[in-house]
Amino acid sequence: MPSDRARPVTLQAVAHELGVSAKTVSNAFSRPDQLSASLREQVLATARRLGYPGPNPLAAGLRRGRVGAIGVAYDNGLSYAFDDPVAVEFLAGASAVAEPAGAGLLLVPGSTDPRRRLAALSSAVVDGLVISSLSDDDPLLAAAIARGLPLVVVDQPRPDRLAALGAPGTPWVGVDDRAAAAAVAGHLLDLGHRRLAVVSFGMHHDPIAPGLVDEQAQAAATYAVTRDRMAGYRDAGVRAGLDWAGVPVFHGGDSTPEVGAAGAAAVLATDPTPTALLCLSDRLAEGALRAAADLGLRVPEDLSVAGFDDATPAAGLGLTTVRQPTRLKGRTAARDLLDRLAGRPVPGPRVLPTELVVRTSTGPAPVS
Amino acid sequence: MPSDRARPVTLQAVAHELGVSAKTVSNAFSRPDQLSASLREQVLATARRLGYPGPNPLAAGLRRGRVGAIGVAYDNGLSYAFDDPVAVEFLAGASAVAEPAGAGLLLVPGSTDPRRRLAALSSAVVDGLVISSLSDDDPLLAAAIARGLPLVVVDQPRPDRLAALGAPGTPWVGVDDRAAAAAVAGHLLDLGHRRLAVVSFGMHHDPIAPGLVDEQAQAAATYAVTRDRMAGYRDAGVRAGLDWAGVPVFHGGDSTPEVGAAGAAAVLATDPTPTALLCLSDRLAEGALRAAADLGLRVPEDLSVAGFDDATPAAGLGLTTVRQPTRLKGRTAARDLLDRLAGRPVPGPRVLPTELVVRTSTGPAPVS
DNA sequence: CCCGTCTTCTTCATCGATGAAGCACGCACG
DNA sequence: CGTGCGTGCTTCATCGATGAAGAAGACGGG
Repeated sequence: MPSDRARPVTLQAVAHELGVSAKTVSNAFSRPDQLSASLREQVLATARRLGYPGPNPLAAGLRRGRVGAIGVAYDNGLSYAFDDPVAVEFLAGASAVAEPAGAGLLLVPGSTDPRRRLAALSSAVVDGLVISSLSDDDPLLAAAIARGLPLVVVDQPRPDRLAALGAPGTPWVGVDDRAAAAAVAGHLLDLGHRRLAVVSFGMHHDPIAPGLVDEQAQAAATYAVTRDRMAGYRDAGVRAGLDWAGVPVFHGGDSTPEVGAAGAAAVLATDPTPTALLCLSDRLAEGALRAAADLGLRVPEDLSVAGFDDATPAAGLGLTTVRQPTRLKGRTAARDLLDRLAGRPVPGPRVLPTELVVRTSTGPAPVS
Repeated sequence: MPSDRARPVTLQAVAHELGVSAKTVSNAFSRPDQLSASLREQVLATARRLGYPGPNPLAAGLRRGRVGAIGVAYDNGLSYAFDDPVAVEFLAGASAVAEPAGAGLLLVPGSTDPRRRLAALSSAVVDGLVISSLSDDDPLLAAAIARGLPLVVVDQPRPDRLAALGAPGTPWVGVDDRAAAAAVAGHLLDLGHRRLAVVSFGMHHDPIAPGLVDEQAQAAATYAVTRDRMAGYRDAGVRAGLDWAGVPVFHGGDSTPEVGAAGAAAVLATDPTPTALLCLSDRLAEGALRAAADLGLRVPEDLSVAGFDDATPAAGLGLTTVRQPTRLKGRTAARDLLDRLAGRPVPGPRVLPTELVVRTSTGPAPVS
């Protein structure tokens, strides 16, 4: 039984054994056209015999300056990503492009310790980075820029913020969250709702206590997505003559049904009782629907609920929402990154289309 | 505007600029305790000034023999993985363990070209590998073993097969598929069903034409999971006195609702018409339910349908199934791999528990 | 018969860092 | 005052490969 810590067989060892140069062995594996077929066979046979596993990818990567992997870093780490259908969908899109190109996807670990979080990004062995959903003040972005690797930013921070950070022209992929949010809100207003409420996920990377937040706090969110969706709701509300200061806005932590349920309960406890809930994501809306059911409210007769994303459970729940092309977002981000890696030019910011999807969770405002 | 192809600033450059040794600069970043705080500050300041991004992870990895990432390779590649709730759940479990340990997850790309598929595995820059769901004859396993890295195998091939391939003692994580399958089949038999049918996903890595397969072909599946679940159903059937040769067994390609619907349609067209469908996965069962609805069959009055996995949509569909602890599987695989990397001993094969979950998609056999 | 061009293999330098060991100095202690 | 030891920094070798350039023989053309 071979030792677990056996010294690995190197390319040199194979070369020496066969009496050829190291470069020839290297070529046998990486550039078959550079040597005769017969010698190549001999080399491979010797390699097999010695148990040489082929060129060490790490060493080859160092020399070549390429490792064949792109890194994906998220605001809140992997574990969360796999529980969020939107994140999974994004990764599905990215992998659909990376895979045929032979590129691996390295999921960069997050951490509650800011230092380890940055260290993980700095030490990721990748050819390029996709950075997604960071708050405006997240130092992770600076760390990503510092790597000097090709970089694509998704959703947030916005391009203007990237320019301010000294990285203008960084490829960016996202949607017009503000307009999209205004569209859902407009839909509810068109249905006659005048007592709106909002259920939001986090506003800052470093969480603040969940609860109701005033207009000023809404505009101060350092997550641009949060900020812009709020602003979009407000745009539509103000356009319809609403006093936005009177609209209860709850913000919680993550984008989960639990937070959504808590948020819905909180805003439904305000007076006058809202007739329509604007949720910043479908998962929040999922929780809101649950809370409504718990309160004995009929949807949409007593309460309308709208989401955002059009993610996996939305259709099943009959949820009115705004579709954003999440998978396409992943594909586009990966494609742009691979293009940059290949030296191909990439266009400026990519704003992908959104679309209002009306289902059964919204209806005319109750006459009350 | 700096050139895109600027020669990167190296540790040497910083050292030279400040008139200290390269090792000192290295220490400033990686071993702060090895130099005075003041010098460290100077080094970091100089590094910042020169735009040095910190030690190149690739080079550091080569020297240290560690890169802080574990590879995950799948039978059918990434793109598929993200569309399969079971695979996502597995990854969620793995990342939940890897992340706190500061380890990244490298998703190894698949390919339809067998050569590129092997090359991708051979060139993955990782410290260890998790290999999941390979067929018994898949050369990917040999490639993984050849890497000489710590390795954990999930589900299939089975430990006995690993031993036969010269890698006995390889950590393995999975469930007793045969017993689990026998449990669901037993449940249906207990309900009085005597005309069973099976809807299966692929039997071999290189797909063969979908359709009905006889007993011999069932036992010859090179996917051990497929083979064992079939065998489990058969065990229960034979135990109840069924003539298994008369049971229609459909096998298709992937584990998708589409295949499930096609399979259900195929077996329901046989005579005598089955009263219960055993599906090898919940996704197949999802399709089977759809097909039943299309045929105007009531579930479970006219037709009982059972799945396998207890994955995401199962509860929502009221699907009777066998729960396997997929997330735990991911956690266990990652934990075992990290343990091996840390030099800690790992126990032998891990057989995780399964549990029959009876919901509303199964009921007593129709009297007819 | 000579020269240019291929093919096939070799030599040399290099990718960018870090472990191990070494050296010089300062300080405490007997 | 000599010895012993910890601190702080340096030197040296090395991790395992590949690009660029070069040399030796084969081969074909004029």
